[in-house]
Amino acid sequence: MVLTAATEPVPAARLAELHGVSATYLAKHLQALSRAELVHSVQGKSGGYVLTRPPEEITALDVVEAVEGPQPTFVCTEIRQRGPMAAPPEACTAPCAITRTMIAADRAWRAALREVSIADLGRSVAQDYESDALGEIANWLAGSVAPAGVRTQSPIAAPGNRGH
Amino acid sequence: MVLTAATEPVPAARLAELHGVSATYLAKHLQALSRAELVHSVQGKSGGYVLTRPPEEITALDVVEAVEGPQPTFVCTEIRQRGPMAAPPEACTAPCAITRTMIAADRAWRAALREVSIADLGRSVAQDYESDALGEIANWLAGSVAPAGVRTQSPIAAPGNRGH
DNA sequence: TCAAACTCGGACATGATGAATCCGAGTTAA
DNA sequence: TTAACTCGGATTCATCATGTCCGAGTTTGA
Ligand code: FES
Ligand code: FES
Repeated sequence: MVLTAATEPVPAARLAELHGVSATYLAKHLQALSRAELVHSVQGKSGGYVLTRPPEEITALDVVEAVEGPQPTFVCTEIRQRGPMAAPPEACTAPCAITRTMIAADRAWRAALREVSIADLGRSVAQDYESDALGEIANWLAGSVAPAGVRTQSPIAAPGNRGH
Repeated sequence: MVLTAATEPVPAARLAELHGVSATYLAKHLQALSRAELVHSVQGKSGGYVLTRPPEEITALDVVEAVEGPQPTFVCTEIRQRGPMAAPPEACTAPCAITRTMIAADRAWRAALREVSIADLGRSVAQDYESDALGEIANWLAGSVAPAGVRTQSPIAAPGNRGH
């Protein structure tokens, strides 16, 4: 979402400083986004990360699947094929009834996440704070000198960070 | 689902033997179902577990919430209140935009699970195998002597069990 | 041309959550 | 009265997510 407001590549360390989280750990997840082709990484002295697509075309589901993995959250262990009343393997080609139910729910979950885009989220936060928060963030990203009216604060993150 | 076919209390050990899983671990989760008031436990020499409600009134969501816990799967760590551009706490009374999106997806997931009942699942498996599987299970529960045509097998579970 | 500095990338410890287990309290049937 | 059998919570162990580190590669500037 922050990359939406940026026009130049943003290094992972800068994003970590902005969020007050561990830089190395944020880098790890940005790598996942890079593998999923959601962001493009440019190396070199003034490199960083850039969105590959316009934010309207990136859904929350894309982000979740990039980080969490595209595989469904429920896995069937086929206990129906075990024990004294075990079903024969040739009758178990299709997924079991419980799995079907869980997969249907999983589909509904993913469909809901697919409906909201990163751009939608940006508009949502702007409405929350009744202020152009993304614009202020863009300013902060350009030069780390804070604009007037915003309190400055040590860039060193507080100890005991709880990452996302 | 097996308890649907039973008319008398079924001990946890018997269910574990039927499924070929660890008896002690299955007992742990049955305790969770008991706490959620989905099953009622009767103690004593011929005790066991019985359903408290007819299977049409027990939804898959009830079971999932009983075992997994009713709290939503996503928790916001409020990173918006951290770093140099931290939002003031008085502006963070409502959940953030990302949390709202995740909660909406969670609701869709739960709604899908709420639509299917234990009775539905039973009918579904009967259709899968084109046979009255629940009736056979009821027979097996009554006396551990297998009916004709079903192969008998050691009640000792195989080592290296993978529980559910 | 060259070197230096800064970037990402994947491989490596650590902690927390869930999986699996155990024994004791309580109840029923004989 | 007793004896056996049931559930219940507390305990231990394995696995995965969290958090961290250093090396390969690229751009910028002299
Ligand atoms: S056999 Fe347990 S979910 Fe399919
Ligand atoms: S601040 Fe990260 S999800 Fe709410």
